Amino acid sequence: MLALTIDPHSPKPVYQQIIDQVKYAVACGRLRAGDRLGSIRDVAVQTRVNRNTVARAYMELEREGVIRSRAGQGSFVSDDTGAAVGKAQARKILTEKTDEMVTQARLFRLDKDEVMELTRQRLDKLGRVSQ
Amino acid sequence: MLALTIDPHSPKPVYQQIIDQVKYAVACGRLRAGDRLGSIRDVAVQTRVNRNTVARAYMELEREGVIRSRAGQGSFVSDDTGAAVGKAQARKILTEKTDEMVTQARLFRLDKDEVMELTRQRLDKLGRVSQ
Amino acid sequence: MLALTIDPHSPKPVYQQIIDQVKYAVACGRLRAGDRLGSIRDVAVQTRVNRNTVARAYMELEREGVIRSRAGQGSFVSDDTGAAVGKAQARKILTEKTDEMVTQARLFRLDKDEVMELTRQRLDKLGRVSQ
Amino acid sequence: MLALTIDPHSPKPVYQQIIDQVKYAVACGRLRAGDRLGSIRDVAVQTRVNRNTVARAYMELEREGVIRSRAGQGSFVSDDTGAAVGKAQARKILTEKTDEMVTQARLFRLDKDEVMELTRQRLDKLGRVSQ
DNA sequence: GTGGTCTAGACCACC
DNA sequence: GTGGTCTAGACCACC
Repeated sequence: MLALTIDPHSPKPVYQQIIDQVKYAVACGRLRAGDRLGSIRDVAVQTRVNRNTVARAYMELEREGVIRSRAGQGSFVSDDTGAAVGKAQARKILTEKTDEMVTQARLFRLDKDEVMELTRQRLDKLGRVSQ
Repeated sequence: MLALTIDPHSPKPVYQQIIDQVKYAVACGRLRAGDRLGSIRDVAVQTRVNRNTVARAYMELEREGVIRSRAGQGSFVSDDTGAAVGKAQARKILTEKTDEMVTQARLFRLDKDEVMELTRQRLDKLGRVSQ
Repeated sequence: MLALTIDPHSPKPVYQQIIDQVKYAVACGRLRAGDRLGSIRDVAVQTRVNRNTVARAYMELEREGVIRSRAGQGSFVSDDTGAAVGKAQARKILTEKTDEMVTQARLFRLDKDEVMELTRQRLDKLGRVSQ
Repeated sequence: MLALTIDPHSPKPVYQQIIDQVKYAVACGRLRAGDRLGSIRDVAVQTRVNRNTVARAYMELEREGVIRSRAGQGSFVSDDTGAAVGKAQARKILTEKTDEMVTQARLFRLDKDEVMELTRQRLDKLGRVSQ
């Protein structure tokens, strides 16, 4: 089962921490299409988080098309993790995230090459894990 | 004075909208080191936002090292917008933001080249505005 | 025997998938009054679904008047698929479903003609299959 | 404030009943872009439903792009109620809803003209309320 | 005042 | 066992 690390004091909501870690695991291939996630109950126990909070994270992941849940069966990584949102919407989401990143990088005095290098680095790390 | 565009119905909190727009203005060179920001009172009037909300945004910008406020004189863009956090901390923040972006891009089925291209694009847009 | 396609990872419960497919087959004429459905056991084997799940779907279909089950003989498409509920009840159910559809269509900015066109299209598709 | 009617014994979840009624009110023009909805607390009291349940309905409505919520301000009808979902996705959702409707109508022995008539009727009712 | 998050605990539906 | 819904009540962030 995927090991999740929760920081209850982080400004980032707990359910969002769960979402981000599951997404990363799927993106890097640690979790693959069809793989079963830990059950809501199990994850709640493992992370010492309330069942409802885990359920909310899973609900959101399903809404975004990353996983699919079924009562009595469990939750599974989706085949097409990007299908839930249209191409235009996806582009908008990514552009916003990229702008946030490059803005912050500029404030930290990174030049273009350094930002490109950092991006390549993180892409490589993501790619190297499995697939 | 930097013109701020506030959407009171946006899900993004007003103070966060102010922060993001000031940061972007500084990152792209529209605002430069030493430039004076509009006073809290003036910005509040211009954007029709409560003075406390503007004050909160300025406080956060100062905490992050983007601006410095001098009592009785106003708020100014900092010389070193990255100095407030250490190099290691800056790297951690940027790495996290980059990871979020590349993770989402992967889920949307973008390949490495497309992510690099998007990053370059947004960097260029940021750079072209002024500096 | 009607070939059912079950997706065990779909958010739609398995029994509901069975119900919907049988209903559609009856509505489009692929199954006609008096036709025998596959036995619960056979359908369970063919779809790799638990027998209880198939039984539940058949029970619901019978409750709605779409099929009739005769002990020892099997389940058959009803002569009058609408008889189980009164005319008023049927009208209420349909009105509700129609309202949901036109409401969502309006939120998606479709005008009346487009909704009428979509409805005609789906009606034609249903009609063309057999009858 | 929009009066909501909740049936706690309906098979339709309470939060879904709230969602459907708000959507209908927006679709028919009873609520218009920019209008403020009742606060989560007020709606909870009026409908005798728990605050969390109302909050969940509002969250879902925001996710679908029908409303926008802001702490300290309230919840407001969105300008572009269809923007949150892509054109292709919207079409898929509507086609599914229409298929459900026409299938059920056929089982109730309505012919094509009657289905078209019913659809026109409900569209007219929706249109007549305000706009 | 407003909405957002989280816990604790219950009960239901599906399998 | 699994996920889904709902209540009750707390605390926080925003304004």
